[in-house]
Amino acid sequence: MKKKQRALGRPRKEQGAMATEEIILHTATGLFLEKGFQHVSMDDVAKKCNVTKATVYYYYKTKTDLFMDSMIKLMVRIRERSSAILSTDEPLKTQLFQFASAHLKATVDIDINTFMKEAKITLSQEQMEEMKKAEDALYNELESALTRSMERGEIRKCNPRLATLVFVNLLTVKNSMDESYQNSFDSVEDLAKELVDFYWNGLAGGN
Amino acid sequence: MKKKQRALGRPRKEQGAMATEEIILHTATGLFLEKGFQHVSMDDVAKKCNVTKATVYYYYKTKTDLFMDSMIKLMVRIRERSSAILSTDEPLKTQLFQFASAHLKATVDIDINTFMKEAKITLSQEQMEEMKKAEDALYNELESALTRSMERGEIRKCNPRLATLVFVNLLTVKNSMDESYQNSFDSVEDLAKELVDFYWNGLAGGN
Amino acid sequence: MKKKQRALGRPRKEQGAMATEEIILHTATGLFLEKGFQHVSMDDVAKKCNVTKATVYYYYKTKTDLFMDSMIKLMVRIRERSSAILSTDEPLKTQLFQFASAHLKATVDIDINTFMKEAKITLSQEQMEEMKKAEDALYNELESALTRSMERGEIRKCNPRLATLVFVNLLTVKNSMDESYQNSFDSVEDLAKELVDFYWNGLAGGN
Amino acid sequence: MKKKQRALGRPRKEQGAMATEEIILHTATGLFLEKGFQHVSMDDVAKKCNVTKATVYYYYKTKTDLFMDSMIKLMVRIRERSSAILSTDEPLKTQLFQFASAHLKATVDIDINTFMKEAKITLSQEQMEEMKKAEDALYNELESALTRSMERGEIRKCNPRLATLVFVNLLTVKNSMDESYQNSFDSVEDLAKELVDFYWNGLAGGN
DNA sequence: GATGAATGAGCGTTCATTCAT
DNA sequence: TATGAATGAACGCTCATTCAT
Repeated sequence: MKKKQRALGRPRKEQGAMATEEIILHTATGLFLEKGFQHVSMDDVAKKCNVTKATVYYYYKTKTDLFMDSMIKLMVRIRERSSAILSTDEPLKTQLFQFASAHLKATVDIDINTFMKEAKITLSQEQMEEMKKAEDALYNELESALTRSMERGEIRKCNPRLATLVFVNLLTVKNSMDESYQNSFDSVEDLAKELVDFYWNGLAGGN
Repeated sequence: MKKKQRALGRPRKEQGAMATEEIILHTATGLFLEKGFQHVSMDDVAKKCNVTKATVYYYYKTKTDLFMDSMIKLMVRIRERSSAILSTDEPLKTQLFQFASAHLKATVDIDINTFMKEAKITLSQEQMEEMKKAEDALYNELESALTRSMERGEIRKCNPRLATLVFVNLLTVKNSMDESYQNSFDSVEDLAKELVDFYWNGLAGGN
Repeated sequence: MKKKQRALGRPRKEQGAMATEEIILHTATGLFLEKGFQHVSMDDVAKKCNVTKATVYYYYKTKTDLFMDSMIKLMVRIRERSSAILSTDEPLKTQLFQFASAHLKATVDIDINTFMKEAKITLSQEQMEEMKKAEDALYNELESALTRSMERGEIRKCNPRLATLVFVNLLTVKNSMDESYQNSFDSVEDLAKELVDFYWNGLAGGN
Repeated sequence: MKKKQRALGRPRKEQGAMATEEIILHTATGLFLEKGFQHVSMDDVAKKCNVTKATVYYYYKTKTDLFMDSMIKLMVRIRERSSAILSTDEPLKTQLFQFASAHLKATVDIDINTFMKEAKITLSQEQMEEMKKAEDALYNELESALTRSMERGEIRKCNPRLATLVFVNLLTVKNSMDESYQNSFDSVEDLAKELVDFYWNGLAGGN
C-alpha cells in the first residue's frame, strides 16, 4: 500500500484533527453499537480508522478494554444529556417526555443491557464494577429526580429505584417492535408521548 | 467415553431414555439461554451431551438451525404456559400477576430480544419469518386478553399492542438489576407484585 | 420418511426393475463423470438412489471401490462400442472418424486421465493394476487396428502404441476449448473430421 | 518449532532469503502440481513452509486465491520460456521440438486442464476470466508462430487455433503412458522427437 | 507513534466409515 | 437386504494477540 503523499513542511496541527486514539474510540463505539461486541473484530475497527490492527492494540490493550472504554464514555455522554434535561424547572412529566424523546431519537439506544450481556462473559470482575458504576451514575440522576418529585407530592410514593429501572427499560420496547408496527407511529415524539403516558397512568389510570 | 449410568430397576424398555435428539435440543436451549448464541459452540453442546460434534450435526444441519429449533420450541412452551394462565376466570390483574410470577420464576427469561439481536445476523429471511411468527403467537395471547378487558371496561382504552409489549418488557427489568438490588425483594412474587402494580397504576395513579 | 405404499401380493418381478446394486453403480458412474471423484460424496450417491448411505456401503466396501467399479464397467462399455466400429470392413480413416464422432458425442469423454489422476492418490497398488488393465484393453483394440493397417501398407510404419495414445489424446482437445471456440464448429462430426484430418495428415502433409 | 538451519557463510543480509510470501507460493505451486487442488490442504502448504496455517492466510485470503496465484504465475513462466523459443530464427519444426523438449522435461506438465477442471468448481466468474486470459496468452504465442509459418508457406494452411490446441494437448500424452512404456524412450528428447514427428507428418504423411 | 509479520486456539462444517439391529 | 445412529479426522477459515522494528 502506497503512503499517501504528504504536503511538504511541518504540517500545521489541524484543529479538527482528532488524535488517533480518539478516532479509534469513536469509530469503535459506532461499530459496537451497530453490530454488537462479537460481530466487531479488531480488524474492522482498524480498517475503518485507516490504521493497522497493531495500532489499535497500541492504544487499547485488549478488545475488551476498547469495548469498556467505548461504553463507559458513551454512558458518560448520555448521562450529561440526561442531566441537562432533568435539571430544568419543567414539570417532571415534561422532563420524562424530553428524556424519552432524546433517547428514542438516538440511533444509539440505551439498550446497554444487550451489549453488556453479550460482553459480560469476557469482562473481569474489576471491569464489571467499573461498568456498574457508570451505569449507576446514569440511573442515579433519574432516580433523584423521581425521589424529589415524590417528596414534593407530584407523584405517588413508590420504590424510586424500581421506577427508574422501569422507565429506562420502557424505552427499549422499540426494539421489540417490528418495522411495520414501528412505522405506525407518526414520529418519535409520538411514541415517546405514548410511552410516557403509559408510564404515568398505568393500565387502569386516568386520561 | 463412559456409558451413561442408568438408575437401577425402573426403566424397562425405553422409559425415561430421552432420545439423543431431544437431549441435544434440551441442552442447547439451556446453553443458549445462559451464554447467548455466540458463546455457545457446537462442541460445547456436544460435550455436554456426551456425544461428538458430528452427532449434533447429524440431527441439526447448522448451528443456526439448532438455535432456531431451540428458541421456537421454547417460545411454544412459554406460550402454552401463558395460555393456561390467561384463559382462567380470574380478574385480569390477577392473571397478570400470575403471568409475571411464572416468567420471573423461570431461569429462562423472555428476554428473547437479546438472543434475537445477537443471532439475527445469521438468520435467513425465511428463518426470521418463522421466528417472528413464534414471537407473535406469544404476544397475541396477551394482547387478546388485554383487548377483551378493555371491551369489558375493566381497564382504560388504550393501544393494546403497545400495552402488551410494555408488559412483556417490564418483566425484563430483572436483568437490569444488580444482584444486591434483586435480593432486596423477599421473593419473586414480591417483585412480580410490584411490577404489576406499577403496570396497573402508573407513576401517578392508584391508591 | 414414509414407506411408499406397495401393492398387495407378491410383486411381479418387474422387468425393467434394476437391482439396487445396479442402480447405485449406474447413478454413481453418472455423478463421477459429471463432477469428478472428489466432488461426489457417498451421500450424494445414496440420495440420488433413494437409499441410505449404509445401503451403498452394503454393496460397495469403500468409495474407492465404488469408483473403481464404475470406471471399469464404463471402460468395458466404451471398449465394446469401439470394438464394433473397428471390426468393420470400412477403411481405417473412416473407422477413425466414426470412432472420434462416437466419443465426442458422448457427454462422457474418455478423458479418463482426469478422473484417474484425481483418484489415483487413493487407489491401492492392486486397484491401480486393475484399472491399468481395463485401460489397456481399451487401447489395445485400437492399437491392433493401427498395426494391421500398417502391415497392409495403408499408413506409414510408426510406433503403433504411440499412435494409439496420440489418437485417444487428440479426442480430449475438446476440453481445452472454451465454449465460444467449441461452438465455431457446426457439429460434432465437423470437429471429428478436422481432428481425424489432422491426425491423418499432420501439419505438413496432406492435400 | 525448529528454526530453519541456514547454510553457514554466504548469506550476508537478505541474500537468498526468500520472503515468506514467495516461499509459500513456490511450495504451493509444487504441491498443487503434484497432488491437485483437492488433495492439498492449507495445512499441508503451511507445514511444508514451516509456518502456521494462519500465516498462509495472512498472505492469501483463501485457498482458491493461493491456487489462482500459483497457476497464473506458473503460466506466465511457461509463456516466457515458450516465447524465448518461438522468437528465434530456427525453422518451425526445430522450434516445436525445443518447445516439446522443454515442456516434457519440466516435472511440471502443462496439463493445466486437469487442475482447472478440478478447481473450476470453486472459482468465481472473475477468477475464471483471469485464468482464461493467462491460458490464452500462453496459447497465443504458439498460434502466432503457426500462423506466420502458414503464411510463409512452410506448412499447409489449416485452422491455426486448432493446430495449437492439438500440439499443446499432444504434450500431455506422457501422462497416459504407464511407467514401463515411458521408459521405452531413451530420453525425453527421444519422446519429444517422436511426438513432433507425428504432429508434423500425421499418420499417412512423409518420412 | 505505528506497523508488518506471525501465531495459537478455536469454530462451523463435511464426510467416509462402522455397527447394532 | 437395508438402515439409523454415531463417530474421528480433517478442512477452510477467523481472530485476538504478540513482537521486533
